[in-house]
Amino acid sequence: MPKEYHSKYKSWILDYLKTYKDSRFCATDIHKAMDKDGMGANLATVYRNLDRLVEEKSLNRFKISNEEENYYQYLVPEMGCTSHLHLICRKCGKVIHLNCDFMKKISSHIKADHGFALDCKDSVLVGLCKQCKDSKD
Amino acid sequence: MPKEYHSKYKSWILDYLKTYKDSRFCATDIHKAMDKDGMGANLATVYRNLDRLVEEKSLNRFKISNEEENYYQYLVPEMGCTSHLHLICRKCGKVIHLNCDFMKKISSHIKADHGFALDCKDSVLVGLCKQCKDSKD
DNA sequence: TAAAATTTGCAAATGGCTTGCATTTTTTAA
DNA sequence: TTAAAAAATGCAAGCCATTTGCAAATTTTA
Repeated sequence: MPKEYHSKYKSWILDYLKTYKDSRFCATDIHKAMDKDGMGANLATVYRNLDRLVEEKSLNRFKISNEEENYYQYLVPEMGCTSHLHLICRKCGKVIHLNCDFMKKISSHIKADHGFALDCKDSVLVGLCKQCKDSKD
Repeated sequence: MPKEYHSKYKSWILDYLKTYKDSRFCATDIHKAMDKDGMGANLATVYRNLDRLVEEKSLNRFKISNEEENYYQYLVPEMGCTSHLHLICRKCGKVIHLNCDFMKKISSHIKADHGFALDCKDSVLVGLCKQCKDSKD
């Protein structure tokens, strides 16, 4: 007997992004994947559930320069995704969690030497992963 | 006798962003500033000239997570703005050029340890500058 | 200096996302 | 249980930043 209404769509979306935690998705990606899985929902419903999941801090929403849509990414609880940066492959959408020692020093460096409080959640590093870089086209 | 048509609007915009090279602007900001300066232009014209300046690599265009519009920033030729990251204050729009030794190591670290080719131009670090962080509201 | 090329303004279109509202589904609580 | 209250959904319309088609104006070319 849950206290809150747990929309089947919301759970489906969360499970899906959790399964593919090393990728980013836009609303349309998710909408299509739901359809394929027999979970057809209205696009407005997809947006509303994404909003809820972001509000609940289960997902992160971010924009990539020179692309239109919002992207969504599962925030892995045990990884502390809000305190490290992420690197996104522009082509395939692969997500790298930059939680190595070197990258973790960035926040304190930026604080100490540049006087800024870095917001890792909203910061996006973009690039090309090796595969995409090497592939033709 | 210039080879190309050099729109007065284009030059105005470039000069303006050059003057404020440590800030970012959206199309509407620029449109309003032109009006104030007696350079009234149609908003479509502003967009078209911004496109040209980005194409010519005089300006960088980027998006900030959880904001709608594109932002534009002057690419300082002598600073090599395409090979260092920038840090943007979410509140006041201040731009910090992260061309210190520490931050310059990031590209090679990301290449060596994570197998990615980082695209500094499209990567955006977001935060709060000291002033904005300390200010009420 | 006339023809060709480019830019501009205007209005309409586009695309991602949001919202209002009536309906359906779920939860609450008697 | 079951009826009222709360939350979620679908649909269509709306919103907002940006783009586009087109005719008129400006600039360049030759």
